[in-house]
Amino acid sequence: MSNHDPDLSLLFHALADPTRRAMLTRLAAGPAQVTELAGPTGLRLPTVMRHLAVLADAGLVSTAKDGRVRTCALNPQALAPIRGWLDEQRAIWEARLDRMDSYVLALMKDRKE
Amino acid sequence: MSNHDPDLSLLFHALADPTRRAMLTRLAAGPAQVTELAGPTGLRLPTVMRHLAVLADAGLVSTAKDGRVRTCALNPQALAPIRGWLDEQRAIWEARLDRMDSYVLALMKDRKE
DNA sequence: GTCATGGTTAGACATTTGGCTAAGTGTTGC
DNA sequence: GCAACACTTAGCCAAATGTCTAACCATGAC
Repeated sequence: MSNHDPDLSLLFHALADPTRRAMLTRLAAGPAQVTELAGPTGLRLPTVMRHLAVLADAGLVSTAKDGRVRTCALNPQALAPIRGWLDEQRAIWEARLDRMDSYVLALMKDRKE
Repeated sequence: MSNHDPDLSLLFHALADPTRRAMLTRLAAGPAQVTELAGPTGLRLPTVMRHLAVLADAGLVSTAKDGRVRTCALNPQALAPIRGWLDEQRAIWEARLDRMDSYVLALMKDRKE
C-alpha cells in the first residue's frame, strides 16, 4: 500500500490549489517564464514563486534560469503516481465486488438445493 | 478548463493526507465503523472524525448512523473527476506534442526544397 | 438503573498555507 | 552608465489544518 508515500502527499497537495492547477494547465501547452505564468492569476510575483516551488517540490515542473528569465516546463510523467494510486484503489474495490458476486452466487446456489 | 472547480480542490485536498488515503484504502475493501477505521491510524477519535468529515465533504465517503454506531462506506465514483482532470491535462500535452511534430515535419520539408 | 461502548462537541495549540509589501540582486537595452 | 526588467529574499499576517484533551450525549447489555 502506497499511502505513506510522501510523493503522493506532495502531488495531491500541489494539485489541491486552483491557482497551481491553472499554472499546470498553462504549462501543459508549453514552457513559460514566471511573469507569463503570473499574468492570468492576478497574483504578485512572490506568491506565484511560492506556488511554483510547491509544484517543483512535487516534481511537477522543472525550471531553469537563463540570464534574468526563469523558464518553467511541465513534467507530465510526474502525474503517473496518481494514476497508479487510483488504479490501486479501483483494484481493491473491484476485488471486493468480485467477492460479493461469488458470495451472492453461492447463496443462490444454496437456495436451489 | 476545470481548474476553478471547487470539487477538484476538495478532492485533491482530501487525498493529500496519508491518514485519509489509508482510510479510503480500508473502505475500498468494505464498509467499516468509525472505531474500526481509527484503529490502525493510532489517532484519537475526534481526529479521525475530522478526517472523515473532510472525506465526506469531498464526496468520497458517505456515513450513516444506526443505533450508536456510525457506518462509513466508500463512494468510488467520487474519484472520477480526478481521472477526468488527468485526462484533460494529458490531452493538452499531447496536442502540444502533435503541434511540435508537424512543426518539425514542416521544417524538414522546407530543407528538402 | 447503571455501566460500558461508540460517538460527539468544544476548545486549545502549534504548524502550514496563501496572500501581501518592501527592499534587494542580477541582466539587458540604449 | 543607468534605467527598466525579471526575479528573489525577508518578513508580516490571517486563516486553515492536524492534532490533542476533557467533558458530554446516546445506546445496548445486564
